[in-house]
Amino acid sequence: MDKPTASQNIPKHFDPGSIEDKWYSFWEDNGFFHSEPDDRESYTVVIPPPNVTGVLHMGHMLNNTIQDVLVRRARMQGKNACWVPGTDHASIATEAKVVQKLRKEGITKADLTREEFLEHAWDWTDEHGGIILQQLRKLGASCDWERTRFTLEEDLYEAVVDCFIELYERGYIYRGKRMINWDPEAQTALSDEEVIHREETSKLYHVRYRIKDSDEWVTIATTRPETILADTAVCVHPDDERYQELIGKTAIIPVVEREVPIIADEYVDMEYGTGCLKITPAHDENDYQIGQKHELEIIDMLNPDGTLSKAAEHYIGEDRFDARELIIKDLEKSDQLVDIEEMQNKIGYSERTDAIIEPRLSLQWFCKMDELAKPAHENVMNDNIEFHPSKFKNSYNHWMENIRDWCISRQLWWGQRIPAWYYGDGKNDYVVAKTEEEAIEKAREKSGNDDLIANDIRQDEDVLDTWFSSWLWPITVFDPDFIRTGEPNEDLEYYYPTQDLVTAPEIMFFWVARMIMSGYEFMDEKPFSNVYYTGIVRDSQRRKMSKSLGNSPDPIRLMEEYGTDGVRVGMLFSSPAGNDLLFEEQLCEQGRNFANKIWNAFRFLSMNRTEETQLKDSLEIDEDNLVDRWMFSRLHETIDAINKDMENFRINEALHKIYSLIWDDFCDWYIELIKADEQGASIPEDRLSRGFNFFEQLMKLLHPFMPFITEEIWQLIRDRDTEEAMIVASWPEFEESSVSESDQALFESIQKMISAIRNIRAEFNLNPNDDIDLLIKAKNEETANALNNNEWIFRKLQSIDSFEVSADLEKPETSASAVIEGTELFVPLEGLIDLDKERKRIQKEIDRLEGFLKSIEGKLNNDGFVNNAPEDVVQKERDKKEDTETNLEKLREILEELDS
RNA sequence: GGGCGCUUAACUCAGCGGUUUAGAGUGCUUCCCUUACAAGGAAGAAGUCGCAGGUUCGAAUCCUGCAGCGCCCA
Repeated sequence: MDKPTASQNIPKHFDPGSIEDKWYSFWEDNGFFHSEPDDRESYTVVIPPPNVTGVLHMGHMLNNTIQDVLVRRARMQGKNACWVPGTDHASIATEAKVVQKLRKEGITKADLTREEFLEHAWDWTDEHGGIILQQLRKLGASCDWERTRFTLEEDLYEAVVDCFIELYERGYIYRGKRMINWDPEAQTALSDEEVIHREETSKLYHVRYRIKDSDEWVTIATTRPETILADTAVCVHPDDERYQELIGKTAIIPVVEREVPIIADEYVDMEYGTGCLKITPAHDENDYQIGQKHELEIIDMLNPDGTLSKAAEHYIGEDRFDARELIIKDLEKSDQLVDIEEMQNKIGYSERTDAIIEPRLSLQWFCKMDELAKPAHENVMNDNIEFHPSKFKNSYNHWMENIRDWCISRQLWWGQRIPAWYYGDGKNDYVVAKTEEEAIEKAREKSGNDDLIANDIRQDEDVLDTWFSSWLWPITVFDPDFIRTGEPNEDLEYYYPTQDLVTAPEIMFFWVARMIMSGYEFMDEKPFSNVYYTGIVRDSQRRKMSKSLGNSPDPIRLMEEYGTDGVRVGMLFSSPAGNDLLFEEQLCEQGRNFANKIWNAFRFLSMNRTEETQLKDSLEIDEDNLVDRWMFSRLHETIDAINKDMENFRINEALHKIYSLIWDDFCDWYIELIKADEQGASIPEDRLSRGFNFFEQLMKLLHPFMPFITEEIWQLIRDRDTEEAMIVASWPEFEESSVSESDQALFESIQKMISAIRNIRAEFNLNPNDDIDLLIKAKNEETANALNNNEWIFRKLQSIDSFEVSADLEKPETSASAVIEGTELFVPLEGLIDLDKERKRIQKEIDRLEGFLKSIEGKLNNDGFVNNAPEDVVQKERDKKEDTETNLEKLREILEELDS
C-alpha cells in the first residue's frame, strides 16, 4: 500500500464511513477476534446477551463500547482476550411479540398447539434474530464470533434442563402453591423482579360490613373493592380499643352476603384506613399469611385472564376493573359505601406487558434461595468479586439479606420446558426426569404402578424463567455439558472464571446475583472478578431512553452520521461508572471533531513526507531538544495515569487524558514546534520521524477507544504485515525514568510566557504576523541560560524581531509586560500601546496575586497550620508566598514606571 | 416506610488520598480562513461548589441535620 505523502491529496475531512467496514472485516477475517486456550494469561468477558430479536439501542451502545475498550486494551497488553457474544431467547418478551404478530394475522395462541406456536416463534426468531449481532459489528465490537451462542441452542437448552434436574435432586427446587405475581395479559407467573412498582393516585374505598345479628357495622378500607367478593375474614388489631367488642363476632360480606369471622392479628396497622382490614387470602400476599395463620377459607375469584371466575358469584366473566365499577354501584345502592378517599399507593405492573399484576395463589415451581445465596452474598461483600462503583454493594446486600424463593416456572411456551412429568392428579404425583423414557421408569417406581406407559404421563406444560437459563451463561458458553458431567472441558478450565462483566444496574438482581449463585453452586468459584455497572442513558429531560417513548436516537444512524469512533467517544466522555448519562447528539459531534483533529495531525505529518522519507522503527527522542524531552515525559506520565484509571474502571478519565495529550499537547504544541523552520520547506527527516513515532504511541493509547481511525492511520504510516496490525500492537510500556519533572516545569513555564505574549498581542490588537521585540529579564542566571537555549521555541511560535534574555536586563520604556514565575517579559510597543489599558491589565494581575497571597498568608499566620500540617505542605506554602511576593514586587515596579 | 445516590460556570458533567483563590466540553465575547485542521487557532468573561451546623491547622471533598430531585427495595 502506498503511504500518503506530500505528492498526494489527503482529504481535509476524515471520512469514517469509507474505512470502518474495511478494517472490521480485516480484523475478523484474520482471526484477531478469535481466541483459543494457550499459555498466555486469559482475559475473558461474556456479553450480557441481548434479546435475540432486539435491535441496538443506546444502552447497548454504551455497554458494549465499554466492553470493547476493556477487551481491546487487554488484547494489546498481550493477554489472550476472549469476548463471547450471543443472544438470549428472552422468553416472555419474545413470546409477547410473537403473540402480538399472530394476533394481527387473526390467530390467537389458543388456536395453536405448542408445536405450531413454536414454529411461528422460530420463524420470527429466524427473521429478526441476530440483527443486533450485526449491529454490534458496526460498533466495532471485537467479539469472538466463532463462539457466538444462543440460549435456546440445543446443548444450552439441555444444560438448563440438566441444571433443573440437578438442583431438584440437591433439594433446591420444589413445587408449591404460593402467592405469586400473575400477569393477566401474558397469563403467566412472574418473579418478584419482573414486577415494576409505580406510585399512583388511587381511591381508597371505605365500605361498611354488617355485623351478624345486630344493627352494628364495621367499616373497612380497600383500594381493590372487587376483591370483597373473595373476603373470608375481617381483621382488627388485638389492642385496638375501638373494636374489642367485635372480635369473635361474625361479619357479613356485602353483595355475596357471606358470613365471615372477625379476627384479631397484630399485623393490622391501627393508623391505616379505619383500622379494620378485610382479608382476601387468595389475592394478597399479607392476607394469605394471615389466612394461613388463622386457617381461613381461600376463595380464588379470578380467571387467568383477569376476569372474574365463578367463585366470585357475581360479575362473572367481567374484567376485574369493570367488576370494580359494578361493585361500587351496588355498594352505593345498598348504602354500604361510606367514603372514597384519594391516596398515593404503589401499583405493580408487568415489566414486559405493562399489565397490572394480580397477586394470585398458584401452583408453581420455586428455587430455594437461602443456601444458594450465601456464598454469592459473602463474596461480593468481601470484595472477592468487586463492584464498580462500590455503592452498588449496598443494594446487593439489602436484596441478599431479604431474598425470597425464586418462582421459576412460566406459563409460556418459548423457553426450556420443565422436565417434570405427571402421572396423576395428586400433589406429589410427578417425577423429574430428562427424557420420557426415564420419566416412565421413575413414575413406575414412585407410583408403584409397573404398567404405566407413555400415555399415562404428561410433561409439565410450562417453561423456565429466562434468567434460569442465563444465570448459567458464563459456564455454558464454554462447556454446555459441564452441568451434567461435572468435568470441565479445556475451554471452561481456561476461561473460567472470567474477568470483567459490564452491565446495567437494573439487572443486578435478575442476572448478576444469580450468575454468582450458579457460579459458586456449580463451579465452586466466582464467575467473574469485576462487575462494572454502566449508567442509564437518558434524554435531555432525564427520561430513560426507550422505544415506546421514541426518545432514543437510532445508534446506527448516529454511527453513520458521526462515525463509529466519534459516537463511541461521545458516549464515553460523560459516562463515569454508575452515573446516568444525559445523551445529546452534541456529544457525538465532539467525538467526530476529535477524529477529524487526529486525521489532520496525520495529514500534516504526511504532507511533509516524500517517497524517500525513512521513518525510524521506534521512538528515539533528541535528548538535546527540550520539546522532545517534554513530550516524552508527558507521554509516559499519561501512560501511567491511563493504566491506573483503567485498572480502577475510570474509563472516561482515561479517555479524557489521552484526548488532552493528543489535542492539547501533541497538536497544539509539539506539532507546532516541529514545523519546518522556513515557510514552504519540509520538516527535516529526523524531526518528522520522531513526530510519527510519537504519533504511533498516541494511536496505540487511543486504539481501545477509537479502533477504526487508529488502525487506519497506523496502517497508513507504514507498510505492516498482518500480524503487525494495530489491534494486536503492544500497549505502550510505562517507564518511570522517562518522566522528567524539571523538563516539564521548564517547558510549561515557556508555555505560560508564550500565552502571556499572545495575551499582549490580543489586548493591543497586534497582528500575529507583526514582528515584536522581546526582552526577558530572567529571575536568575540559570533561567536566563535555559531560556536562551530555547530561543527557537519563542521564535517558532511568535513573530519576533529581536530577542534578548538576561538576568540583569534594563527595562525598556513604554512596553507591555508580564511576570511569569519571577521572570519579567517586556514587549516594547512604542506608539501602539495604550498606557491606560496596560495599567489596568497590570493592576488586574496585581489584584489577583494579592488575593492569592492573602490566602497563603492566612495559612502561614495560623500557628495551628504551621505546627500541625506536614512539613512539606508548609514548605510549599512558604515557597508559594515567596514566589508570589516576588512577582507582585515586580508588577508593582512596572506599574510605578507606567505611572511616571 | 427502608436503602442508595445526586445538588459544582448559562447547559451537561469531572473533581478518586483534605492542602495550586475549583476543571473539561458545549455555549458566550473579541480577534484570526496564520497552507494540518473554521469539524480549526488565539485570547477572554463566567462559580460565596444546595442550605445550616460540626470535626480539623485546613472542607466542594469527612460527619450530622434540613431542603429539592432521582433511583432501588418493601
